[in-house]
Amino acid sequence: MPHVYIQDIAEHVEKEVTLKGWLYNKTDKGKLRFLLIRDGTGVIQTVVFQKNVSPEVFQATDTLAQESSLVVTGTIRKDERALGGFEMDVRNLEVIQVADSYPISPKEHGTSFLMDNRHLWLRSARQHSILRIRSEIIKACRDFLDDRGFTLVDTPIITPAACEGTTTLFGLDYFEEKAYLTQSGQLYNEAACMSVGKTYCFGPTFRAEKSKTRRHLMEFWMIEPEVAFADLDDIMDLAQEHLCSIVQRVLTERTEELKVLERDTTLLETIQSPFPRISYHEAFDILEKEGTQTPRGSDFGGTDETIISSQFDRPVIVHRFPTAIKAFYMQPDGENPELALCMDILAPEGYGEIIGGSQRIHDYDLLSERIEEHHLPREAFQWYLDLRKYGSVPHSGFGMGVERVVAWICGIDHVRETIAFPRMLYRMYP
RNA sequence: UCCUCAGUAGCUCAAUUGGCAGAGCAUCCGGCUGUUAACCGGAGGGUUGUAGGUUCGAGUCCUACCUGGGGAGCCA
Repeated sequence: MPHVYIQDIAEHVEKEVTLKGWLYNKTDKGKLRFLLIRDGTGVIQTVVFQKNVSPEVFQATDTLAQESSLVVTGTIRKDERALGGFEMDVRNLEVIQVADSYPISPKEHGTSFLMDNRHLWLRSARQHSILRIRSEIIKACRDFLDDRGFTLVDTPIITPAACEGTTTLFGLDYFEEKAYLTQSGQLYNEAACMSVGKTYCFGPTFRAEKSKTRRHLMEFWMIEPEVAFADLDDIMDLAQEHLCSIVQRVLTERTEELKVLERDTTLLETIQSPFPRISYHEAFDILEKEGTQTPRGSDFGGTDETIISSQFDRPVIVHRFPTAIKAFYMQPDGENPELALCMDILAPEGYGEIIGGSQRIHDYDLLSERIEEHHLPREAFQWYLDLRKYGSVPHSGFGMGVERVVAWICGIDHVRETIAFPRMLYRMYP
């Protein structure tokens, strides 16, 4: 019999086929047994009638526990009573392995228990849907950039110095030399874009901050495009189109998964260009009206981000933050050097910052000055300064946190569910 | 790191003023030809996070520690 996947089952009505998968749930009605089987592409109800199968096959269904692996052969037919509208009449069944008593039952569980069993939790419908949407989002990112002539250039994971200075890094011993896990590929992207014009990197990044919130992971993935000759306006446009294309892709390609997650897709359908663009000071006008505790001049807190984003039905771009609170490499605004040519994009529904970007300093002397001011080790940044000596051009880029985008699009409240095996403060098992 | 809440069966949770350790699910046994987290009957399953203290008596009160959840700061 041909092995088919459940997602294609509609093409096999009234035909006999073979399915390979795992037992998702079982209902026993005496001489009639319902086996819910999943195979990674979907779930289907199969029925085993005692009179239709051999005594051995019927007896085998006795022993089947949740998550047992099996191969079933039978005829597919339409049946309104079955979940999904199709059902298999089982003729033969081969048990590959009878599962031990499965810890994750269809009933409720606590977060701690589920995280301890993350390797098994991945099989549940919600987690399965999130994994599939994450994969689609990453594919959408790569397609978007590849289609626009970007070249993927992988940046190093092990780095000799901090990219942005003071944030806490994971250190490691590199043959008796001090090294760190990267916190961004950006500086290397700047070198790459002077070769290929438009580049991006996609990889894991690491922050050793002892952060413990729904928006934080110690290890997370970032997409970082960098474009030579681009200014702040250019990358705001790019980031906006990028986000729109991701949302569109998930809406069209992952409809079923969004349904499993019970995501309100009307909130995603409004994600269209143009996004509102407000300056840092305009954002603070809103915050002060809403009575924020945060003083103007400092960075937003988590609740501030929620207040700002809740004013809009689509992502909001906040640009031109004070230079004093931003990274050393950001280009000051020609009209007011107190402000940096940078932007953050805040996702709606309180999901907070999903993108941060800026125009980079391309003047050698200014960059050199900034490195001094920030007390950064000059030797480590010599190669980075070199980029400003050999055909320096204005250039800009941004970084997008994949997990936060997945959380937003899926409508889930904690980034720990957006990656298969999250690394969190006090938790790195399994 | 700080604030806050919690830890009782494999899981989710009860246990009155300090007075016999309980239920549902899961597991095992039995029943049922249309179940959707099926249902009905039965069985097994406990160092109440750890260590100390108060008390005739502690799951319950006190102290310390451990583990985890939620939040803050910081960040994408």
